Amino acid sequence: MGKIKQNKEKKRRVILQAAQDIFLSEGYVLTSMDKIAAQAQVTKQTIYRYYSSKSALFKAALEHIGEQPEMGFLTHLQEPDTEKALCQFAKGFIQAHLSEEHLAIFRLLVMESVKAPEITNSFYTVGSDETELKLAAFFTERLHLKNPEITAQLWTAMLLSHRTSVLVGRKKPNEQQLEKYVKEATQLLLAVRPQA
Amino acid sequence: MGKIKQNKEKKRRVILQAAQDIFLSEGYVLTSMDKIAAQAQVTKQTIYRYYSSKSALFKAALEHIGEQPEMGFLTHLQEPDTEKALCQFAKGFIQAHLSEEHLAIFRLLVMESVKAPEITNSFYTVGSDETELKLAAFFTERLHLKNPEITAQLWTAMLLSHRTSVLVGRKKPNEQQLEKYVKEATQLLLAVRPQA
DNA sequence: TAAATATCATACTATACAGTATGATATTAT
DNA sequence: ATAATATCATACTGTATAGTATGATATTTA
Repeated sequence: MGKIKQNKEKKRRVILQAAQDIFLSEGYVLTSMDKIAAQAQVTKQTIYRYYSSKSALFKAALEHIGEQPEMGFLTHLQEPDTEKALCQFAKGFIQAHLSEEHLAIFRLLVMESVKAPEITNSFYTVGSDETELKLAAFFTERLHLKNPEITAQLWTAMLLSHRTSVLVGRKKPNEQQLEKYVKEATQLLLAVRPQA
Repeated sequence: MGKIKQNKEKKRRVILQAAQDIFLSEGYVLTSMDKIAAQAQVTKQTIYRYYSSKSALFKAALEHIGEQPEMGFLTHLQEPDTEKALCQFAKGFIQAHLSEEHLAIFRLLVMESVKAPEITNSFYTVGSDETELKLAAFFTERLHLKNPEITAQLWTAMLLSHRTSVLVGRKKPNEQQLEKYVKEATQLLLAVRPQA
């Protein structure tokens, strides 16, 4: 009795994963149900047994994507040496946001947010807000800033510079460029702390 | 003799403008030649007399868009009071990048850069690079920074924070929020200058 | 005015795709 | 085993759209 449900669930996941893959690489409009069916190795009718329409499947896929945020860079904030912590965090943060997976997600969000801002906005908020919250706490603790929230926003904005460029077709920075950028950003941030 | 050419040119511009309008608001895929024809108040055949295909028209429209960069904010760098100059520049820069027109262009670039990065990249580079160049000069002159180019990059990145949020469906900041953000960003930047 | 050309209105072709229908074949439940 | 259900393969319907064709009507040129 549990088995049938398990299999059903499995098939649902297969379909969802296929949908996610193709939606991410092609965007909503260019993705056809036939493509998803082929990718999932399933018939179109099977898809429609689980999801009533293309847009329903899209919503489910978006939610599925939103459930796997990659935020390993947050652990770097544990590092006792503040400057080192910031540098490592920055590097991890940038690299995460330059991964093909993240870029695909972000592109999809941008593309679809015009037509359906309530979907796209809601889920992306999660990871982003949590990061800024943790950062604000870090700034309060380590740097004793008066406006930790805005500073967190400024800091993450700096670290998203390369993602923005890559989004419009530019090349990713190499290791050396990244290193230099991170160093400079960290110095700029640390210069603002009150005199010790 | 000049008249016919003038009229032809006029019609070409009408078509191009219509194409620009619709491509910007709908994106490439969702824009149909029929829509463009209707918007230009012209027959489809007339469009095809000037442009051989949808993608040719799209390229022309993109180039047309690229020719009208809005960079009035650069004039604020003339202001003698450095802090004031930075604040005014920042505000102008942010507002320009939050205008519906700019947002539409940027969205289109993000959407199409996957399939045609050489087009999207090349033209957007223009405005962006010029701004950072002027900023770097300003930083050298007024703040005597050692790495003015990277700092310019950091600074513009900070000022693009809201555009990024808006791109994924969040609301635009109000006047007050913007003011506060600009003030904080300016302070962060000025803190880094060498001791006078 | 007469010839040439640009544009119009309308309809057509070919293709792609969302969603449905049908009948056959597996798989599961009782 | 048998009934019920999930899936398959294939084909179909209806719609949207890029691009073409045709013949009529303006407009321009000479």
